[in-house]
Amino acid sequence: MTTPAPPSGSRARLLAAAAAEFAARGYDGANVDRIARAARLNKAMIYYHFKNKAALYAEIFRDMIAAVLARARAVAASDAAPPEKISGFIRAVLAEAQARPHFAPMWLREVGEGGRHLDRATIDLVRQVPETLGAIAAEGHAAGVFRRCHPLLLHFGVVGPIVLYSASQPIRSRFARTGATALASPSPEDLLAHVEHTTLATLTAKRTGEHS
Amino acid sequence: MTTPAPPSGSRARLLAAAAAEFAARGYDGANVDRIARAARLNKAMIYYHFKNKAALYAEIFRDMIAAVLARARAVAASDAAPPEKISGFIRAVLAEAQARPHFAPMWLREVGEGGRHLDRATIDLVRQVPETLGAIAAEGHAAGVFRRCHPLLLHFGVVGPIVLYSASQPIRSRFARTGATALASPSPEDLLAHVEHTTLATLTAKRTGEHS
DNA sequence: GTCTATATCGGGATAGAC
DNA sequence: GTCTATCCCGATATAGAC
Repeated sequence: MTTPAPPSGSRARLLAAAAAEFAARGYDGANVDRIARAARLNKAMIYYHFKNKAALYAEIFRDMIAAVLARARAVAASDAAPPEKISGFIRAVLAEAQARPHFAPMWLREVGEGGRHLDRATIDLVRQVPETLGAIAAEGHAAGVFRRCHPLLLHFGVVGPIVLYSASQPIRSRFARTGATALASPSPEDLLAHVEHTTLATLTAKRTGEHS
Repeated sequence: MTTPAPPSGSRARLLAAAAAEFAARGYDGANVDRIARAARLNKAMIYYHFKNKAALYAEIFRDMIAAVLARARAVAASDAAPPEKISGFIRAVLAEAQARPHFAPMWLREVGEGGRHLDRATIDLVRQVPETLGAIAAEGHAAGVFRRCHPLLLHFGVVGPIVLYSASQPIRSRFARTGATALASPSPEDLLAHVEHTTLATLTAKRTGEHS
């Protein structure tokens, strides 16, 4: 996006290493020296490719959100029926969470942090994700198959379980290690079925006192 | 819990200030100097009352989880019917999130961090929250009013939306400031109704091919 | 583009007076 | 119990050679 120069690969390696580091330790906990070493480079290369730690973080986060948004929009723009679009949206978020291990931890943390590290442009991208879901819901409502439902609540109901599931894997391993076999981890397919079920159940439920 | 000595109030002030600081900035981002100043004390007092930054954090987190767990268990132990207990569990989590502003941010971040700052005892407490919900669900299943449902998925479906809602308030304000009036924030009551609805809809849905 | 220093500073932790 | 002063390490960022 910035330098179209002959790629040495070092920039991409830094981005990958930084994504892992930011996901594991958060913005403040991340260490540029560790990032560089993980990318088989040294610290100075980070400042050759990026203005500073903040810019590196911002680029990773923006790309991450842009990727989900692109998938979500593709679903919304398709010619499927509203319920299939809802399902597609859910699958898009889950696919993104599975494809990028840093997705869930970084998203969670940034919410916890109040979006402090996000510039206005990135905030705009973030906002467009629930808006896209809202557009699908509105389409279904117009078609008479969905009841009205607040886009943000819908969004939290989809994204919440998916990111918690994805990011909680390390903690769930520790559950197991303390001998809690009662809480075996569900599979991604179980998660998908569960989120689809809860979301569509909410959207298709008849409102009390509503006719058709 | 440690010192039964005549309370000067400084310890409590430090805990309160630290909770706010950890919630806003995370473990690594938190600054002991700022915590002390916010408590109208100085840095040395932190090390008088607590072993170090990590111990201070651990105590806050443990108390926080213990509080939710206590509420959840009270609900589970009551003599209400399973659906009312589910509703009670949801209200317990939401009440806790509203009563302690640091609850949602710290929980979210700790999940994102893989529970790195949690000792074994605290992990055990964390585990018991979804287990309590699972016990309620199992009771409903035994009574024939709920279908089988994975406790962790149930838990993510309840806690996910609640903590995302609670913690996302700063980001939602920024949405509004960029002129996105389409995404007005839902009220806590809307959230409660939504989570109750999705959760109970999932639990009471008939499984395909199930009789009664 | 990639490296080896090195400048610089913020922040966790402690010593010791009162 | 509360304070001031200080130690000291680790981490971001930069300079400058190759």
